[in-house]
Amino acid sequence: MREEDSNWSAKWEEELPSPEELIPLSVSLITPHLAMAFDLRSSNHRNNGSSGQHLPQTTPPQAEFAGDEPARTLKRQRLVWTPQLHKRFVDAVAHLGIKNAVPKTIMQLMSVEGLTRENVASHLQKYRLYLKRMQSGGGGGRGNVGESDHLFASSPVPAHFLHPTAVRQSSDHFIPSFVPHHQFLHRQISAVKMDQSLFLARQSHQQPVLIRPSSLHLHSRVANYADDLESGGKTVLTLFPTRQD
DNA sequence: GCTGTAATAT
DNA sequence: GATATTACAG
Repeated sequence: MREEDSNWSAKWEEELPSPEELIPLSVSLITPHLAMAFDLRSSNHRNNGSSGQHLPQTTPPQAEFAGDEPARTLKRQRLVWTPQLHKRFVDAVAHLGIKNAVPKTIMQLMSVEGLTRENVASHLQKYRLYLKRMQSGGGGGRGNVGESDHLFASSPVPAHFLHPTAVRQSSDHFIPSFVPHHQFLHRQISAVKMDQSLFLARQSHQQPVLIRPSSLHLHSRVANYADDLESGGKTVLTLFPTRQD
C-alpha cells in the first residue's frame, strides 16, 4: 500500500530538470550589474515565512524602522503559477482528496518554500471557478474554458474533481484521507529536491534570474528567494521552466 | 483561527 | 490580465 506513495514521489522526481538543463551551481548567476538592477543583496535576508529560521543576518532591521513605521519593506513577492507549480498544486489536491484539500493542507503538501496559505487560497479559488466552468460547459471535456485558462488546462484535471458527488472512492485507486507523519516527511523531502531551482524576476523585466539555492539541506530552505525588495521593486517567483509535457 | 466567496487593488 | 488583498459570512 506504500506503493502509491513511492510512485507519487517518484513521479515528482521525474519532473526534475535534468542536470544538463540546469545552470551549474558553481557558476555565478547574478552579475553585479544584475544585482544592482534588481537591488539584490546577499545579506539582509529576512524571510520569516514558513521554514526559514536561521538566516544570515548582518544588518539588523531595527535601524530601518525605528519608531512606529510599520515594516512595509517585507512585502511578499508576486508568485507566478507556472504549469509546473500548478501541476504540483493539482497533485497535492488530488492526493489529499477533495475533503482535505483546503489551503493550509495543500500548502503543506506542496512544500514549496515561501508559498503562503494566501497564495494557495487565491489559486484554489481560481481553480475552483475553472472547474465549475468546465462542468457547466458540458461533460464532454472542456466546455466553457476560455483562452485565459491555459495554465489550468496545462495539467489534467483528475476525474473526481469534476464529479464530486458521483464518484465514491469505491475501490480503484483513490487516495486515503491523510498521510502519516513519516510519509508526509518523505514527500516533503522529495518535494524540496524538486524545487531547487527558482527564479527571481522583476515584473518589469522579462528575463528571470536564477537564484541558486543555498546548500541543499533538506530541512532548510530551498532557495533564498526571499524579500530583498525594499526598494519598492516587485519581484516574481517562478519555478524553473522545464520542458512542458 | 480557518475557509470560501466576492469585490477590489496592484 | 494575473495575482494579491481585503471584507465578510459560515
